[in-house]
Amino acid sequence: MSEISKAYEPQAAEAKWYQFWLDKHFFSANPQSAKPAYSIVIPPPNVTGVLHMGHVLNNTIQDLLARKARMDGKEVLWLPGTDHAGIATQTVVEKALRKQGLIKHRDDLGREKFLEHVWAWKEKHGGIIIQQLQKLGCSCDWQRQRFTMDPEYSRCVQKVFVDLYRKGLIYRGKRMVNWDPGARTALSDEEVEMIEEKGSLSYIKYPLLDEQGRPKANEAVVVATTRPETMLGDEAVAVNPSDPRFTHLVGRRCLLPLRNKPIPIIADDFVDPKFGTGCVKVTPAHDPNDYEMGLRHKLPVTVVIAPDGSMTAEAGEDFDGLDRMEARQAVVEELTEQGLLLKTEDYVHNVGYSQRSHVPIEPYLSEQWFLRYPSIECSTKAVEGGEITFHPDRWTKTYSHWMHNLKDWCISRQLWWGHRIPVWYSEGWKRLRHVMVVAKLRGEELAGVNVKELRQAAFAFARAQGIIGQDFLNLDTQQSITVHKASLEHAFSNFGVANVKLVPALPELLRHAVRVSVEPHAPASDDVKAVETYLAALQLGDQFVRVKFRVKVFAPNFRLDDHQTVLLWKVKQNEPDGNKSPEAHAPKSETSRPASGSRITLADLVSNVNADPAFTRCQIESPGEGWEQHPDVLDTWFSSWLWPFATMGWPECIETLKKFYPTTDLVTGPDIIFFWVARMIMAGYEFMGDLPFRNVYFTGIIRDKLGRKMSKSLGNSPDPLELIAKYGADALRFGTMRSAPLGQDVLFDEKDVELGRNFCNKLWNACRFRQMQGGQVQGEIEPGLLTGDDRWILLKLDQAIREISSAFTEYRFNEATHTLYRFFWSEYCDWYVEASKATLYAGDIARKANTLAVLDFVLSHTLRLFHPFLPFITEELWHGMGYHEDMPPNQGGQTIMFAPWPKPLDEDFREFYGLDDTCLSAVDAKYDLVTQGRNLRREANLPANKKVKFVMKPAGELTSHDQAVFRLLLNAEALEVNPNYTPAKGTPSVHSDLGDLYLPLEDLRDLSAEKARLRKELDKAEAEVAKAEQKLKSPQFVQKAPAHVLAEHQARLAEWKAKRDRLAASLAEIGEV
RNA sequence: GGGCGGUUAGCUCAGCCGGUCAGAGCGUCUGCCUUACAAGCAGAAGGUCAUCCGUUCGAGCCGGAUACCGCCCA
Repeated sequence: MSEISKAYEPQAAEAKWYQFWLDKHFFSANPQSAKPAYSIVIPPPNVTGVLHMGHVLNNTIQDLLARKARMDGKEVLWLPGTDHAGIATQTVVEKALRKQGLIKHRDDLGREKFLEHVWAWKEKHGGIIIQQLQKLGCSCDWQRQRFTMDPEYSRCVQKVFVDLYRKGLIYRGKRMVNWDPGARTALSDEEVEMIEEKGSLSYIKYPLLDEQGRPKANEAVVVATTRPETMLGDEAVAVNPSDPRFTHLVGRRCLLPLRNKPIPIIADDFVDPKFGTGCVKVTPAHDPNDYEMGLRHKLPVTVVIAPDGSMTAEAGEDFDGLDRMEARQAVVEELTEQGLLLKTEDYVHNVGYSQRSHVPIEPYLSEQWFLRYPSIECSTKAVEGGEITFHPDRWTKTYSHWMHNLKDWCISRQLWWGHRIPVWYSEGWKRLRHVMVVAKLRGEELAGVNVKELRQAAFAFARAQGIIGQDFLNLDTQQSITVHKASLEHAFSNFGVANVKLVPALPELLRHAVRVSVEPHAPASDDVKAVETYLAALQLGDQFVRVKFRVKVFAPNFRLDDHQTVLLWKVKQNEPDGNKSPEAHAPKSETSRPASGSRITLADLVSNVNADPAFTRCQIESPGEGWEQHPDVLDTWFSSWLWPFATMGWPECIETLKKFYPTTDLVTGPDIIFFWVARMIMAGYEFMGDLPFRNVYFTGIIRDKLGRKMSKSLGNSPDPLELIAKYGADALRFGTMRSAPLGQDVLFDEKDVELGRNFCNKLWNACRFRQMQGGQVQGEIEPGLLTGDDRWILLKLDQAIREISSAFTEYRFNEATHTLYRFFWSEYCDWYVEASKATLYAGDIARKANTLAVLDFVLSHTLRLFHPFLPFITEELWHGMGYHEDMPPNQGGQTIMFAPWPKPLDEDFREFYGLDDTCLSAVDAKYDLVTQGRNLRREANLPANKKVKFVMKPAGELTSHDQAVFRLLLNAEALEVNPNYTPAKGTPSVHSDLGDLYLPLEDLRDLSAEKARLRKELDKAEAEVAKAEQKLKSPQFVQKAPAHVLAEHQARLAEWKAKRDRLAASLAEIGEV
């Protein structure tokens, strides 16, 4: 240490050493290294987030693991990054823009402009959390930092989507989903939080109708509901079929109040007769169970609540536009007014809330994308069979339970910020929704008796009409399409009679056909630039036909109709195509479609757009001009579930993956077992064919000292950066780890950090003390010159190394901190350093040098044991003390980061230095006597700074070193050693194996203090004797207890008896009985 | 309703394989600026280990039940 300041100043040291580590690339992982690999991927924090206490806990643990692994000689990769947090980020940016007055809603900007703002926001604020992690000392390989929206990462996400789509695991469907009216997007089941709420149950009367549909006087069914506003969308009242109270009502109708709509009374097993009145209202559009019932009973679906949570026009004039909560109030009022509200009861029930925008979820029927989970079986087994270990183990149950009850994952989100679903629709798809002109078959009749003749007639007709080789301006594209002879022949040969019908209408079809897709041409011919697909509708009598054309576009501007394909989609699905007489295609009188008018929505003609490659493609790149990507984005977790390998260069670059995948440890919170951990395991198996990590450490939740979750609104969430500025990062790390037992919630208190700071200061000063003694650094330890205290501390060090190392293997970091605290403070500083002063302050140069060597030995090991917890101060002291000097450059010479992790003292070492357990007991007895002696001073009311004289009556021989230690530790003016000492009556004394210690006092007139002390000690001893005797008296105990336990108790009894007798004697001497 | 945690000193929590196992830190009280550290040193007080039953020679520890608190799932 160049300057010895009295207190450790963390700020400068932390900045200095972090920069040093960065400059030297100490955090970089080398895939070519021959060392065994250790890897860990960071749970990516939200890119717009700022560091909170949860991050501190989580990342400190990761850093501990990474730094420990480096000291163990591993090649370490700690891979950092951030995720884009779709909803959260979009909301934050939208809010900010609104606040700046730039927009009212993101629609004001449009998708592209809005995303530009999000990216700008990300560039400006996205680095903050990374810088904050650096302040904490995290040893991540920053050059490998990843972001889920990086181009390479996005490609992985899209590739995975496409792969799963092609495996048939991803599908699109209309479902009841959890709709977040705040963020206006669907959410997965996992993102809904059930919150118990006090609500009310409204009992509403629905008047019964008679056969003629007239309300019957005084007859009504009563339904109970917690959501009265949804009654506006009711389509039925349901009862349980086995409920005798209502069987007579089934099949009748009642009148839906406020809407004056007759609705049926149906019977369904789902209805719980015990709920409410046993009659329930059925709102298919706004309740998942009602929706299912609606399907079973073919009920209509009336949407009365819009995606933004307001009431729709369908809810009726009185309620249109009201917020759903206002509508609830209004409905209740209106019903009350009409006398249809029977009563309301208080009712406690669970309401689903969005974890994102914290508003109540609205069940909403919409089209979403779903994933059937892959690799379920091996993922379940991996955890249940122990290939992947959870710490604490109990979370495996939670995992198992979820894995055995999987529901398809809703992966689409109606947001802009995120990975857009790699599904493309031809622009024509948009037009499909619009009305298009339908070509009508004109009156021309083609004559023929068989297929062959008809074809010839058709071809002749086409030629005669000048259709072949002629240009037709397409009204959709404003480009001309030329009908080629060869293509027409081709069409006829392929589709026979069907096309015959088309020929008269062909010019009109070409003009009205809508271009639905353009794709780049496969490289068969350089001349062809693209292939376009067109769609047209044709009316044949009252039958509608879908016609599909393919048009090849030649370079440069030469467009020819090349290949005409005709497919017939008919109202009657079972109608066969081709090879039949024209009569077979004659219009049928009966159709299920609107059959009039020259306009029709083309969407009506396409049965399943999603399955038709003319309209839909699932691929990473755009299929070309005229294709538009699906507007939805993917759930953020759909990108983070690939994190362990997508961050390592998958699928192209496998060098890093080869070395570091599967990763070793994952550190995360149990609240995202479903969101993230389980899904990563499935993705690992599905795409890498291997598990993503071997161990998962689940942290607890950081709470405030009252046990409340930390939140901004409570203001109970301390800013870690302020804590670091005030106390230092080491202090924050140590304090946090010390109060965080494995898997338990942490009740955080700033006092913990203060404790960490104090501890660092202690470490600092202990080193400072050593340095002030001067002498050679890390000299040889000479066994012959070792004192008992030296041996004692070496054995304590050995014990600490063992305890801390095993705590690490069991992920019990708080135990490690407790051991460090105990060893360093209570054993090393309080006893050893104090005792060592006896040697250091004495004149013997050789002995002093030897003690310094022991101090250095212990300190250099201690610094290494501390390094994972306290990276900065240990590096500062490692260099300051000069302990790096004789280390190999890559093993501690440059940095303590790579110094070898201390190993327990081996047999040779113990033997050489004469370390065995007898050293411990002798010194323990010495320190015990010191404590007792100090107690004597205290009982005698002697101020601590007063020098007094003690007399020692040793049981055996007492070395001069020990005498010196006693003098020092007792703060004694003098220590008289006298085997024949006869104390004056009432002289306070204490006893240990080493002998008796007396505190002769000049003034012995008041013996009451000493009497009280002895009395108390005696009581204690008597109680202990009684306890031991009780046990030993029991014949069962003597018979059944193992021998060593029996011996232990006997020894204990003897010990306490001796003590009791001694105390009784002392007391008797003073004159007490 | 099902599952998982928890209940130990005033506070926050350790306590592993049942036998010195009644422990730590903070807080409190007392005395000390003793030449590494007042961010410190020395000493002390504080608990029927939620309740009940059981297993055992022996139970914070194992089993069962109850109460209360918290979380997750339906």
